[in-house]
Amino acid sequence: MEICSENCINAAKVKKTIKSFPEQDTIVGIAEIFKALSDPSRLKIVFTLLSREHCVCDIAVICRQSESAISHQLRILRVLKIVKNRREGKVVYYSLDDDHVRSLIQMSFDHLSH
Amino acid sequence: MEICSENCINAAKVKKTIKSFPEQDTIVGIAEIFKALSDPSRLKIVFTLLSREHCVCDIAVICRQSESAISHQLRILRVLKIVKNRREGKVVYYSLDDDHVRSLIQMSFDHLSH
DNA sequence: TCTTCAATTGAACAATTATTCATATATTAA
DNA sequence: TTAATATATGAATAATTGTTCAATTGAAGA
Repeated sequence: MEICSENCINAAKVKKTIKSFPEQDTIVGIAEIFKALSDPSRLKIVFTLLSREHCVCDIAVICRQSESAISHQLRILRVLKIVKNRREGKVVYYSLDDDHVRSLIQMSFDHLSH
Repeated sequence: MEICSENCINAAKVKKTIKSFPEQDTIVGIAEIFKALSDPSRLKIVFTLLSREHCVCDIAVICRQSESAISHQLRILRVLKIVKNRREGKVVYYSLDDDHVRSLIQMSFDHLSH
């Protein structure tokens, strides 16, 4: 890839933008959060936990998916600290880990209706 | 997939949650927005446009990708109304379509550092 | 200890998706 | 018109990812 011709590039603007660029790690980190919420079945799980905690079994019923599939997805959400869990005997209850996710979803609602 | 045993399911909670569930279309729509922002190379484009508009050519230089790849990604972002464009002669300038995306990114920053 | 049940995990397959390369538009200037 | 330049697009390939199935773990009760 070569630098494009002089009259195309606005060198000053490009320089400014590059300067204000975040670390690659930051970009990848943020992308991961969005990726976690980008799959409808995973987002459905998040919606399920939006108002109250639920056990894996209940989430499977609500989302109409196998417990295995749900468990796989929950792990992804757990690693990204989007959900947390607590054990009560044989049952594991999942809930949202913090309020940022709620805000993210609210913002997306707003964007959708724009 | 079958309903799980009685002592597992908390029927009342499940019913409540299902009742407050959004349309499938809404979930898919929101997932699409997150998916658009879930690819690092696409997110990099969004970061590029966070502070000012740029032409395709400049975006390619900033993001270190071919103009073709950038163009493909911009189309995805354009369809989802995350970016908009204006033509000035042979050059097409892209910018963010609205402020929700800025908020989304801010929220993700906050989540990352939690 | 043995059984049962909820949840987890690993491997494999199927489907989705980003990038590349070649070609096509669209606009300007000659 | 023709040439030159900035974008856009289509098809194909390579890589990523969600789901399924089978096997395993962990906790409670008999």
